[in-house]
Amino acid sequence: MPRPPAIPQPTNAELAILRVLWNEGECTVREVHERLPEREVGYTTVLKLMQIMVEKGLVRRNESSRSHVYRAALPEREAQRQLVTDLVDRAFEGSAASLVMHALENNLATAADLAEIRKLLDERSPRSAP
Amino acid sequence: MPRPPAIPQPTNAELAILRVLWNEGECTVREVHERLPEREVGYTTVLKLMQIMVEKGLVRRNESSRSHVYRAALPEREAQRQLVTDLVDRAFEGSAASLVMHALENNLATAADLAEIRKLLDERSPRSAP
DNA sequence: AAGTCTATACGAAAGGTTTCGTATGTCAAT
DNA sequence: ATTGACATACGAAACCTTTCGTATAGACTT
Repeated sequence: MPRPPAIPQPTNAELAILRVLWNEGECTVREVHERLPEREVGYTTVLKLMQIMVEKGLVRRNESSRSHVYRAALPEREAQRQLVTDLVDRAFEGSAASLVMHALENNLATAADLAEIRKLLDERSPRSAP
Repeated sequence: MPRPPAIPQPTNAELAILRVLWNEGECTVREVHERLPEREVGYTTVLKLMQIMVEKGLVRRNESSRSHVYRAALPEREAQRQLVTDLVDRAFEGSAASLVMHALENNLATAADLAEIRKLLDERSPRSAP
C-alpha cells in the first residue's frame, strides 16, 4: 500500500517547531517564537526555519493575512509514526518489539500507561489466541 | 541516581558503524568497512569517522597492534536506551507510553513479539495488582 | 635495498543545519 | 507625510557531518 508522499525527517530545531504547531494548531511565526520553550533563539531564526520548512513540505502556510499562518503538514501521529519507524530501522534492526521493551524497561511508563498498553495488546492479540 | 557519563548522540553514519561493532564485537577499521552493508563508502571515510568517534567517546580503541582494534564504548542496550529516551523527549513530550503505542500500532511487532512484550508487562505490573 | 601492501593521520571540500543581521514592505497613528 | 511597530525575505556566517585525497610510515617480499 503506497504511503503518503513521505516527507523528509524533521531536524531537531524543526521538530521543536512542529511540536508547538501540533499543540497550538495554527500559528504565526510570532506565536511559535513565544511558545518555544528551549533556549533563547531569535525571532528571525524561527522565521527562517519555518520558511525552510515550507520549502521542505513540513508545514503549510496561509499568506492571506499580513502575518502568515502556519500549520503542520502532517498530523502529529503520522509524524511520530515515521520517527519511530526510522529509529527502529536505524538502531533496532527493524525490531519494533525490541524498541518497545526498551521503552518499558526504562521506568518512564506509569502504571496507567502500562494498563493502557496492556489494553492495546489485548485488542491486537487476545490472550486466548494460540 | 546519577547516570553514566552520557555520551553524545551518534549520528547516522556513526550508528551504522556502532551496529557493526555491537554485532561483531571488536573490529579493525577494515573489518567494519567490509561489513558495512549500506552504500559504497571509501575505506578512509570509515577510518576518519571512527577516529572522530574515538574523540567523542563513542568508541574505544586498542592501539597495541598495527591495526588498531575498536570496540563500542557503550553496550548496545544502553545506547538504545539513550536513543529511545531522546526520541521520547524530542517527539513524544516525555510519554514513553505514547511511543510504545505507536510502535505497537504499526504492525512491525510479530505475534511472538507481542507475547514477549506481554510477558514483560506482567513482570512489571502483575495483572492482579491494584 | 627497493618495491609493494596496508595502516594511520590529516587537511579540506561539499553539503546540511542553525543562527542572525540587514533590507524592505505594510499598516496605523500621529 | 513621517514615524514607529512589526512583518517577510534574503544573504551569509558558524558549525557539524560526511566524504575522500594525499602524505607518511611500518612490515614483508623479492
